[in-house]
Amino acid sequence: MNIKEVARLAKVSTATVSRTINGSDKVTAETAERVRRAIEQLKYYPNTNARALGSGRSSLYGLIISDITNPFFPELVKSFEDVAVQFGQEVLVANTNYDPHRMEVCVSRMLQRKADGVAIMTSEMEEHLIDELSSRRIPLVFLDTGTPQEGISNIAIDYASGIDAAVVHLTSLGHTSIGFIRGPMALTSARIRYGAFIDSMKRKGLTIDERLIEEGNHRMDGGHEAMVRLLDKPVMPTAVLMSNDMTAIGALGAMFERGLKVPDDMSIIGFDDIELNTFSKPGLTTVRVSRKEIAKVAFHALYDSRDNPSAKGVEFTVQPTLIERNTTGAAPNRHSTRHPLKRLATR
Amino acid sequence: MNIKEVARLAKVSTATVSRTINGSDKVTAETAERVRRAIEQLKYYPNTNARALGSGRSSLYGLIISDITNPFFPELVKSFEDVAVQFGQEVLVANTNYDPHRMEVCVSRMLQRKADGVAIMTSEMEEHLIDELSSRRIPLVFLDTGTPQEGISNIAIDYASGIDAAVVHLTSLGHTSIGFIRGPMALTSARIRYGAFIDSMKRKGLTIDERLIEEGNHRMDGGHEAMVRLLDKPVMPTAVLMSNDMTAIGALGAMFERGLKVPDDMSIIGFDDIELNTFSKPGLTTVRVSRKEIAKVAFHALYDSRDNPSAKGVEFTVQPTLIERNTTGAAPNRHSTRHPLKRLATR
DNA sequence: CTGTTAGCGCTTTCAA
DNA sequence: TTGAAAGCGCTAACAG
Repeated sequence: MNIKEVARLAKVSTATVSRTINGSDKVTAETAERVRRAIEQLKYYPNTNARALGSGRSSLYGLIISDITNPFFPELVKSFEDVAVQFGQEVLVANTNYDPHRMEVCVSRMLQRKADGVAIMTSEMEEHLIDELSSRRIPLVFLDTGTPQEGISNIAIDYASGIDAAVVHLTSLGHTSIGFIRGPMALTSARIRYGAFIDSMKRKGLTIDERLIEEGNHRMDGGHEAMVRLLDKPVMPTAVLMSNDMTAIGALGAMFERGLKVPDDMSIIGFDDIELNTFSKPGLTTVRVSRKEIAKVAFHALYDSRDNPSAKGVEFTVQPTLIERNTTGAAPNRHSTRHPLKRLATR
Repeated sequence: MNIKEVARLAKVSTATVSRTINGSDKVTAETAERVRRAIEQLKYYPNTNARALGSGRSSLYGLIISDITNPFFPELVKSFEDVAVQFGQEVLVANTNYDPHRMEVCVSRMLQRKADGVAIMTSEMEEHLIDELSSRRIPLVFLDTGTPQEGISNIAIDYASGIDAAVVHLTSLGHTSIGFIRGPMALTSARIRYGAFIDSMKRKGLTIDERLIEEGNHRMDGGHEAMVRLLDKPVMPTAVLMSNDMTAIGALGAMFERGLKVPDDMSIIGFDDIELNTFSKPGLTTVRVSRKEIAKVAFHALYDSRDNPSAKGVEFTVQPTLIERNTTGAAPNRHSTRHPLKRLATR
């Protein structure tokens, strides 16, 4: 069941069948129709491997991520797949598992499959591996790391404006004592978020109380523990910003355990807006970094430069947006006690 | 940079290079070594598309799932990828988004890419699409649906034994008043779990109180609401089994809101053991359905029959295991009040 | 053990 | 607008 059979049935040459499949305009409407009927009738599916060989194009786009079980990624992968399929392209997903060695494997997989472009959405990356790809003129796009170069684009997330929106939201609700649970400082994205928080607070003329700053690990357990440490202190913020949603969810759990009400006793804002939030209660107010948008931009960065792999890369920017749900509210009216919530916090 | 260049540099024929790459044993150690050095030196990566064309094997395995953002799937996908890569094979992940039309697209993608086998892990499936694949002698494996046929294997999950382990665990802790929050009855897996619960309870001689049975939607919000309904009733079980983990997490949230302690006031058991549980507090006691095992079994079901696509399919069974964490404990000693926890529940 | 060579199924010049 | 034919890079049968 190959192109020859179709050609025979439609009484044309294989070239014409090929042209019809590829939507060439130099095929008469009638001829094309005859070919299409033959294809239909034979339930013919063009062999993509042969197409790739013949055309030098695999119609395959690589998507390298750290770990699909990290809630940030599933929606990204799905959206990337959606756009790709829409454009008749296939996706090769590869997990590095945060392991540089696996990254090497991933790159080699892309090379063997002759990916037409690769989106690298991990935080880690190794120069020499990137070279391996870009020296073969494979378009590349990164998330939030590096600067555009020949054939290499970058998607920058405007963390600063996202964090700023969160701080503005809180101040407009009357909060002035705002804490922050940051991510591991070894992580670039966590560092940037933390820096953006400090900047934003300063710009608003708000005091940064170091006691209100804790560090988590971007996972639930870290958020839980960080919040426990925070609640054990003699001071208590009226609101806390979190470096990501998982941290926020962990922190919320710790607060519930202490009998604290959100947002009555304290407001919480997350970051990322992971899928989980859609169905969780209380709905987490958070700063959404649209994975759908990232995926779209990434795919197009690659797909659009497929005819021109050596074009110079572009720097795209994705703007986060504040999503107001139910974990933020007016600042509680705390009075001069040193342990304003001790009664609540220990029962 | 192709096989010819390598052959030239190594001073052998392309056939020998090919043999070396494919680990044929009819190549002298020295020759092979020379070839390997040439490959190394040229940074040569064999073109998989050409290999596929020449050999009639794509080394590509399809994995069709409902929705990667459903927490059941990420680990399955990752594990499947892990095994596949280990065996030098590539994976094509496709989401149906629970949409029959998309399923058609998925199948067609597999056909075009000439997948060497397809694992179909969605609950829905359509006969004619399956035929499309199996009539082309592509090995298939299903999760928990259908019976083995020629070229079609099935992985059955022993829900009954899983649920039974949960019930036994509870009774051994002294629980006799056990509730159940089931999933939507339209979902086969939810129906089976519910049925297994009823059976298990009967077998233990325990009373099934219909008031203690609620229905969720296998998501957090459904679990939350179901638990709220349950808590609003005049009777209260000492333990509740859940049709899946997301339901349990939602239910836990509802309990916290009411000021109920887990497991002191009530024990909770989930089902699935999603990744999230690893870092959540309190750790959810649950029945683990190992995605890693499913993935491994699925891949091998396909890979092992690649030389024999018309072999008759096999029925594999995956045994769930009880994972004891912190949401189950001794049954509380409730006395004769009709609203045993009213004091707690309304404060 | 190694080389020669004919495909694999499609795309793409080049001619007609 | 269509067809003939030469690859694309590799595998595998066959010969030696």
